Amino acid sequence: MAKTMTQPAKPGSRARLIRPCPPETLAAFGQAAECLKALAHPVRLRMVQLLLQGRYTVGELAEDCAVPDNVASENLRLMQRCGFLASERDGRRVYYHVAESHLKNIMTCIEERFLTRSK
Amino acid sequence: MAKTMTQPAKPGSRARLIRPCPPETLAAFGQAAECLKALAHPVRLRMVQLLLQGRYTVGELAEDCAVPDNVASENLRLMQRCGFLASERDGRRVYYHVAESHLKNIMTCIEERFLTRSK
DNA sequence: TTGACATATCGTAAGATTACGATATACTAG
DNA sequence: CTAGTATATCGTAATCTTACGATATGTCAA
Repeated sequence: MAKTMTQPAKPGSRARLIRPCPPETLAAFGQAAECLKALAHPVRLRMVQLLLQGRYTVGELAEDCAVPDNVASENLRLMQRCGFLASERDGRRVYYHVAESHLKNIMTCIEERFLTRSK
Repeated sequence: MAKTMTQPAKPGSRARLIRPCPPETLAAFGQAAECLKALAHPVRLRMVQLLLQGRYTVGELAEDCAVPDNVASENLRLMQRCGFLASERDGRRVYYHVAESHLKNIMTCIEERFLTRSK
């Protein structure tokens, strides 16, 4: 029933309390949703938590999170694709690090909500 | 290669830089991931943005987001299930509102990152 | 009651996500 | 070069998510 109601409210219709969401806003939220999805995974959250305090190799992160190296690699590249992380090779190893300053704020919000008792 | 390496580092092995992630932390991040997924959707983000400034009915939110009522309803209930929203019926209408104080902080982080120019 | 409105739920099909094993690439030590 | 280490990629199957249309429930007005 909210299909194509964009007229200025006909006499008998319910009062229009809100304007339709501007397309730019929905588009921006589309981007935001992509990035949130990249974060919405227990292993990836843990990786970000570690990487916020320094750089680590794929193998180190894999070991901490108890997942195979290729799974760690896939998750790290996912976060790299959306701009959260960057990597640099050092010999055989590849070090990942945080490449998006806002990650710290977002992670702090998440930790405040989920990593403290009192529900 | 990070399969079951929990021994105290044998002589020839690479230095252990990090301890394995405590299971409680991974569990907490599992919860956090669930909630982030509930947020990781353009329409749901828009709904939260609106609901942070007041209460709205399913139909109003559906119209603003340009989705059918049943889709709006499904998305709202999803966020209700994970504790972000609550609802109250008023006659035929059902009003939703924010039920989790941390939502404001998280949404502010997201808006700062995605709803401002400069990339 | 009947009919209309507002919201919710259900079944389903299309599409996305995930982890896995196998393989490929990159690099280094010997 | 060869073998071994570290990371990345690919194909696949199992699982989840999403939106949709149809139907159900709840409420009010006549």
